[in-house]
Amino acid sequence: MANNKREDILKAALTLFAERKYDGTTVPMIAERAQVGAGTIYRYFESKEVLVNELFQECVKSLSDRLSSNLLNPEYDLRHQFHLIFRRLTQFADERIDALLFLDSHHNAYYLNEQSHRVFSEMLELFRQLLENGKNDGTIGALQSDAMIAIVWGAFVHVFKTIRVGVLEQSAELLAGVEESCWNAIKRH
Amino acid sequence: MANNKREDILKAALTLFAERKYDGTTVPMIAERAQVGAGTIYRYFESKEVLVNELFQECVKSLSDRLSSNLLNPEYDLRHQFHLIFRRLTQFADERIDALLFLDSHHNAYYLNEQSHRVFSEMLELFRQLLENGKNDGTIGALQSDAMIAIVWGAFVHVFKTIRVGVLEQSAELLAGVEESCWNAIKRH
Amino acid sequence: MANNKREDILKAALTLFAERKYDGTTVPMIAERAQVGAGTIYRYFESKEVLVNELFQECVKSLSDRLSSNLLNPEYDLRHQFHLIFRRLTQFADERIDALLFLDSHHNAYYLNEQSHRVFSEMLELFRQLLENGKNDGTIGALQSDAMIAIVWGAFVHVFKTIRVGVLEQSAELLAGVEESCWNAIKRH
Amino acid sequence: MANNKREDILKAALTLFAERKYDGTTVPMIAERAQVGAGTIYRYFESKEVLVNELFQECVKSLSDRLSSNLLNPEYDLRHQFHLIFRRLTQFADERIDALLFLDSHHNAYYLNEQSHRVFSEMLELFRQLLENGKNDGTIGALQSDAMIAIVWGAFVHVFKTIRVGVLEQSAELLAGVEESCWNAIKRH
DNA sequence: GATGAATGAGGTTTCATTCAT
DNA sequence: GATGAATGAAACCTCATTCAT
Repeated sequence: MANNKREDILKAALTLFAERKYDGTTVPMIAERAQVGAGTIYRYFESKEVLVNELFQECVKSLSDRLSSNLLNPEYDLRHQFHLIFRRLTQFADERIDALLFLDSHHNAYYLNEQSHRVFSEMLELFRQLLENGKNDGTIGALQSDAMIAIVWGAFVHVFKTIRVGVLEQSAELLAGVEESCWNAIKRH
Repeated sequence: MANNKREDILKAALTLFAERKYDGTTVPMIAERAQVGAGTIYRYFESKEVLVNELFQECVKSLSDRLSSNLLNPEYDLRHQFHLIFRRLTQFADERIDALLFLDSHHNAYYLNEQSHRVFSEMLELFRQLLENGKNDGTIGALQSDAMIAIVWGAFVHVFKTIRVGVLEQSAELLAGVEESCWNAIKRH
Repeated sequence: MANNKREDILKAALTLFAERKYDGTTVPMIAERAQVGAGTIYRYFESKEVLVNELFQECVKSLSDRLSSNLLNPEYDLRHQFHLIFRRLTQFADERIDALLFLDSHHNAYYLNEQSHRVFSEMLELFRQLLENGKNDGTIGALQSDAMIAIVWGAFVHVFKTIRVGVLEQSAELLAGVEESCWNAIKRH
Repeated sequence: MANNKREDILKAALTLFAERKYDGTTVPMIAERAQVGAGTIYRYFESKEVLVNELFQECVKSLSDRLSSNLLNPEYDLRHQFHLIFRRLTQFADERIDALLFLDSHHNAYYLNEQSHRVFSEMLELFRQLLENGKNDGTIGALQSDAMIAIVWGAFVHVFKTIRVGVLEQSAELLAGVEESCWNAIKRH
């Protein structure tokens, strides 16, 4: 736990960015929620913009690490691999919903630097690899992988946004249904 | 030409909100893009918050009007009705991509008032009705309609976000594939 | 009735200046109360500052005219002359309370020009003359006339301010008592 | 030296409010005179309106504290008590002329809240008590106490306004004369 | 290292004034 | 003549950032 304050700040910022976006979050808001002085934030991050980028990259890494462990074990068939990846995504959404929502807001985010955009695309490589394999063995449909990724990611995140506002209620059954839907969206028919 | 300035302001605001979100957009930015004085904005809208809500509701209405004309013609089968609705969504995305992205940002938007949230849910009734009909005649799967709506909307919008940043290239073929995917996500298997 | 609009504007401005002072009154407020367009005000007055000065001088003239008619008739004794002047002041306060309050706010009013200050002092000459006469014939005390004027004017206006906020209720008896008090303040004992 | 900046701001605001009234005084003006950044004012006062009310109440307290110490010592006769109160008012006017003028501007001041109006009336209780005592022992005339207070306060403040613009010159003799005049205005004849 | 008071640039909003109709 | 839409300077206020403690 190298540095406690730094973690507190990142955690506070993440919650706020997920709820109010970058520009709707002020540095004093972050400081208050992190229970540190406003000046302290600047001992750990050069600026608000540096903070948001480090946080973004940390979130990408967090998701990436979860997804990439033992993922593409060739012993499993594609559907099962999809199930595993979906379960990991779900766990991530459960444990780090703010991180998921924050990651999803990256499109067109003028405050993210090139590195942030790059690590995000790199993370998607995992999905792409899975899909490519599936196309090779005839399990996955013919649509471009990037479109499929957009479909599954967009659907998945939007389901969790809808849960968050209370319109959907989370349950194992719901998530199983969503997984099946997403699989149907990409599998070869 | 009714009220030119008001339209100019709304159009400028829409572009900026879609690109930079509410808090990342300043009133002078809107004024400059609309080619009006900053003060002029306040002749048409009481405040920035009133502006964003009127704009949001106008965008909902715009999409709503497109979707609801002749939609549920019972002569057509469900797949065809889905095709028609998807085509209208696509046209809307083509002609008013900013409106689509702005509409999508409404979750947890603290600056939207109750009416804005309500008109948005009302618009979704259309989708819900279609899905209910499909469940009755056995065409659509068993997943809750709200989840299906989240899946299709989330997928659709995310595809257009991906097109926007240049990762996907829009084509009739792509959109046909996305439509098929979305249909597969919700149809009964 | 030379110019109706001009009068409407002056009347509206007077009420507002009396209630909210110069800087608390906006030109649109004046326009609304006068039932004219904001631009119309500028056909009659070069600027808000010119307006306030013309209005001030008009109010001074209005009070001046009332006070100076037949005032210092040497047939009357000083007490009676004081009574007459007091009655005229009272009538002015009754009919033009806003004008009285506006006139009273002139001290330190940075927006009044030299002419405005001058016509006000000239109006006070009347009082001064009365007091000088009284000192000569032994009716009035020895205090400097300017101090006596300040005492009587300050007392008189403050009584009407107190009536206005509802702490005192106006009545013939009250005013007779105030007149007597003021006379006692300046007469020779 | 407790809180220097807060005092500096209040002092600067008082001078400006006395000279230019509430709406004629801008926050940057206060900041410049107080030699602080404009933003600093908002660390001490929520808004300009809160500032003016805190300042007003502080001025009332300041005058109240001076007046109420040992005031109604029953050993002294009424005239002497009046003398003492008048001397304290004079000292207040000498040392805190801005506070006196600012206090006097409270009538109809839409920016003052109920508490501000209340503490001001409470301060006047002192005067009222003195006058009631005088009426009981036959020293003071029959006019309503509120009217007498208006007369003396109005006269007193207007004399100091007149001194301030240079028309009267302050001297012990002048003030003795004004005191005598004010006493004559209220005493039983 | 940590703080939060202080700042001023820049945010939202108002308003005296202009000018096309 | 009269209007009120339009403007931009300047109002009130916020906030990213600095720095003395």
